[in-house]
Amino acid sequence: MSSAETAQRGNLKSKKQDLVRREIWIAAIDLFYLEGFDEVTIDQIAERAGVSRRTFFRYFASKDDVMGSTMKAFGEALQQAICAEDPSLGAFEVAKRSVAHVLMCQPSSTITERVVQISKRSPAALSAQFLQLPVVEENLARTFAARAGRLDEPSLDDHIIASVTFAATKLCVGLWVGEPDLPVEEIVEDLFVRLSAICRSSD
Amino acid sequence: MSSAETAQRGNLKSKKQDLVRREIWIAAIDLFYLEGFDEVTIDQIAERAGVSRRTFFRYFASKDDVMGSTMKAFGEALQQAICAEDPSLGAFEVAKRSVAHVLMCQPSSTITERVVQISKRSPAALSAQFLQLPVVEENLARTFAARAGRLDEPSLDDHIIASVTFAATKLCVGLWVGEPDLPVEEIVEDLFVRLSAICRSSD
DNA sequence: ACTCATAGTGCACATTGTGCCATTTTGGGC
DNA sequence: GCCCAAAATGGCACAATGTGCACTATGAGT
Repeated sequence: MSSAETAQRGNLKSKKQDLVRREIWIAAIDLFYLEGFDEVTIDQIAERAGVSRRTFFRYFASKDDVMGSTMKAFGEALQQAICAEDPSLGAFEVAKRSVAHVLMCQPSSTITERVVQISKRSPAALSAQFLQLPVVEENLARTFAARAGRLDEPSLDDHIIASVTFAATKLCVGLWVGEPDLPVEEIVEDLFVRLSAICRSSD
Repeated sequence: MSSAETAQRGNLKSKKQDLVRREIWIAAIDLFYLEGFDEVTIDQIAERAGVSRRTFFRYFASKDDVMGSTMKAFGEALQQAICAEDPSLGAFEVAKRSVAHVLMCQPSSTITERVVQISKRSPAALSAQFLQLPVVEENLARTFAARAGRLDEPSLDDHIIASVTFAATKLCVGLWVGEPDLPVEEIVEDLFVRLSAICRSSD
């Protein structure tokens, strides 16, 4: 978010901004879930959120951006999780633990499931999430680089593990929603074992 | 009218359609390259291609779709390459060979480089490519599944290797453009070795 | 020459995204 | 409480996007 500018200003105003932003976001997700992503217009979202159309555009660049914000949030949560892991661990292990951690600590699994449902029903909604992919992956690469002490530019290996982490997250979310009963750790563990096995089969 | 004639006529028509489609596509890439993705309007593309605005929308759903079509083409080329590989090889090896093959057999590396340049200068252009990611990855997964005789639904392993293949392609294209002098095979080989090493480090 | 299917065009219209300015709200100092 | 500067919001206008519909042009088969 715009934490760089708002933090200095004292976080009273920024908290209120976050409130409005969340209000709009909730209104949008509700409408997408009820009516379908493609059918909902921005005017409807603004009306339900109790703001003007113009104000909507102050918080989100577009309807796609609303969907993308959940992806960005996921990316940021992953970054935090990666930083919190034991620095002595290997990158692959860190990726696995971070993905599991983020999936388990979802603040509201109801919302997450709704987002997945919306994406399942509308290809446009699914694609909108991936508009954020370049920036999310770049941030992940930088996080892995920083963890290894490379503060300047991510190395190739950092980019690779970032791509892998993102792809794994994507697959795990899909599996998790498909089988909500299975424990998350098991899903993640299984996926990383399979991934490791596949990439080992070159010899 | 026999079915053979119908097929032939359909083929002729579709070839003419491909011609118009390509005309529009070339015009768009040229303009994006010269003026920048965000500055170009659809009217300008249509005018340069010698068709009406309405006709543009017959061939492409949006400006984003024009960028996405190169991604789709890449995906289709990958599918062909995967099918052409020796069926006795492991999936990971097939992925490596297919990526190398597709990168080497680019019909026009000039165009590819232009597309990359456009994407580098405009985040919107880069993101637009990834709008196609869900369908491309799904197709890759189906291709890997078919290769292994699973004609119905791709298995989890198929989805994993599809994700890996796509991510690897993405990274290799970036590397290739960054270092145009290095032989493609070397870039691909290096990347897959690194990937394999990273995924091995869990033990 | 007639006919029919189909690509292409023009037009109208709803929606999107944005710059600009008026109005309202907010937070802080007196 | 009162006032003021700054910020948030709202309203408006306008260019651009995306789509349905009706019309024209082409051209292949009869």
